[in-house]
Amino acid sequence: MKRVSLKDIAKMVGASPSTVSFILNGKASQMRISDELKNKVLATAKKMGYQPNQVAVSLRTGQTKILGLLVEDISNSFFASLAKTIELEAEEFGYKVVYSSTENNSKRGVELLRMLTQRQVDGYLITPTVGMEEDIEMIVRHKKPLVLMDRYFPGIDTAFVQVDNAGAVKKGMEHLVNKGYKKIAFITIDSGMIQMKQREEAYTEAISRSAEQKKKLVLKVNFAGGRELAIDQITEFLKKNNPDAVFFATNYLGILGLESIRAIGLSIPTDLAVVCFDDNDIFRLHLPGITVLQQPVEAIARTAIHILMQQLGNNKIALKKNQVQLAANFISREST
Amino acid sequence: MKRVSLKDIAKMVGASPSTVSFILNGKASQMRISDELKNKVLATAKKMGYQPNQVAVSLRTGQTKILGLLVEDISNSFFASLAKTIELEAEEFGYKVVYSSTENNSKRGVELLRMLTQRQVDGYLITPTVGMEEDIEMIVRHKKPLVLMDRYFPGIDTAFVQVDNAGAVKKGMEHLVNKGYKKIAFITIDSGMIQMKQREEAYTEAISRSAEQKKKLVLKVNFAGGRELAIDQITEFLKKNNPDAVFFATNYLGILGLESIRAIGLSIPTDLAVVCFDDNDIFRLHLPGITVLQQPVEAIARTAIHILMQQLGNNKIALKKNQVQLAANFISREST
DNA sequence: TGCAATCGCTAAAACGGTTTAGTGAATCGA
DNA sequence: TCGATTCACTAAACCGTTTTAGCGATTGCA
Repeated sequence: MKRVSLKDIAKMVGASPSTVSFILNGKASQMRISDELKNKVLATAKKMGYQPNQVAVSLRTGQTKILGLLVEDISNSFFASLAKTIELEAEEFGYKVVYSSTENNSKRGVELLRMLTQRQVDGYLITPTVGMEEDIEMIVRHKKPLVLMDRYFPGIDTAFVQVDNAGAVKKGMEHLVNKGYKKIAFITIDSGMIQMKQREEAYTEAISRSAEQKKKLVLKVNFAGGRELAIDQITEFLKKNNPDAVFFATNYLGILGLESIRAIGLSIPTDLAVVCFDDNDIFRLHLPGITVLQQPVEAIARTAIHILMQQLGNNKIALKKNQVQLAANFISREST
Repeated sequence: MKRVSLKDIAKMVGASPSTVSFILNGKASQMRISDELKNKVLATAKKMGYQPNQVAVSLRTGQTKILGLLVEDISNSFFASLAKTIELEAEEFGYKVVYSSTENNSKRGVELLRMLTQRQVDGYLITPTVGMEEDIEMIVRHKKPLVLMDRYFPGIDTAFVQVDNAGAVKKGMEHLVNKGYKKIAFITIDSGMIQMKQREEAYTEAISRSAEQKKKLVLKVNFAGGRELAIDQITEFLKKNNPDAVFFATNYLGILGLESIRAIGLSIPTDLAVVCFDDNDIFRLHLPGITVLQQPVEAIARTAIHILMQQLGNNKIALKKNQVQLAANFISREST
């Protein structure tokens, strides 16, 4: 069964496609179409189950009403809620969001970015990976609406929204230091992106201020070997260095860390205190609960959308700044 | 800066759009275009950073190379991995997947379905909600490729892939009965969809076979009031009925249940044994680990994509059946 | 040498809408 | 009564591709 087009309706009611288009787009009175014809068209459209071909509309109007969202990993709870909030917010403005995971893979990320471009998305919301610089610059040069999230490129002038990484780590470290921990380790990854650098620098800074702890204790987990090997790296690191507290730089590192700690048989917080970046159901439900620095996910998403909408010209209230850092929430639980 | 179109390239090299199109689509030799012109076009396209307008291509060819995926809730780990696998599999066949969450909301679901139709997706992968019947039938009538997942409509003849719900619950119940539990409760929701009915029926069936337990003990959680109220319902139910084991019908019910159990102060498995449908990081990491019936998520995703590709005519190997049930994995942990 | 076949490429229609500039008929004002 | 408006619509261009049919020039064959 063929889908019914606007022309089919036009033929059916004996009017021209233009007239039908006006009516279906609510411009009937503006174009002073008679109520009689208007109702006839509306009724026929409904009866025939007309659904406009959005592809044709997009081609003609140059607007797809689609936003492209690229996150690191949609199955990670942080990015999942980010995506969810963005989707909901975008809907308010009449935009649909298509999202994909870069898996922090540069090649994949660039490909996805190009695909979004080819699909003519109206705006981009991106958690960039290393290697995307050129394509991001291209988007900027084309003056397409764009907001980076979670991280950004220091060398490229774009809008971005991220958590205040330095402030968050600082808060967490102060908490640990105040609690009297003297050998605090920092477990992170080397993604090459700025947000991880900011977190690590804040740790280094905190250690350098500390009277008790002179030496940094940093593990950069290498994910190349997969989940199990990552856990092994953490296990080995903890066994060898024997810290009294550990700060995980992301939620997935924290989860892997909990597995390591469990495997080693350490008890939290007696043997080892734990703080983690990002909150998560697991940290809340864990026994003991894990102290975290919760990112203001909804606020990040909302801010990003608002900046983007401003660029798209859909926003009444102008935001002052388009490079934003939002404070994290410190949630103290039993792990420290 | 304006984006460069195929026509721009044509003008630049002094050829016709058709010729350029042939070359860019690798039909140069087939259309016996001279290598000289071919290379010139290719070079110019690259130099100008040409990216085909996929919207125009779609309009012309009638193919968007997009699959629409509707899940219940993308931030739920089960659906997240489902989506992820589907995305990866679809990519193999040259399809991009756009996904959205119905939130089990009939109105929202129908709207999303229509949006997918209007966006001209080439195929549908859907976890349907109550109220979608008509729109699903419409898709069937239009002979559009469609595979339902996780559930289906008994009255509508469509392809579907789901876990063997009855078999899974049966296995879980047998495990509990064999372990000697005599007052096994079943906590579920009333979504009106078949997969939940299948699970509940299997529980009822197991109880009716049981020598020890004569009475069903079922709670249907009402989600209307939100998370906290849902937890309260479970708490009240457990306090009042005092079961020695509880079977949660979905992973999110299990998570809420763990919070209830924790709030009441019951200890697992001494006071209460726990089995849950769906696996999850939380159940694995929980102390004690939670016994689960793990859905074969990847297999479900792969099967669904293959059936869909068959409908799209992209598959070499024909599948025999297009209505599939896959067995769940029983994973015994310390909670039972 | 003359006709057909081949070569290398192009014109133009089509996809399904939106939008600008009109068009003929009815109504209006003077 | 006649020119100007208004009314209720419509014709046609256009968005950026793909694809079918075909065109003039060259080559092949007898």
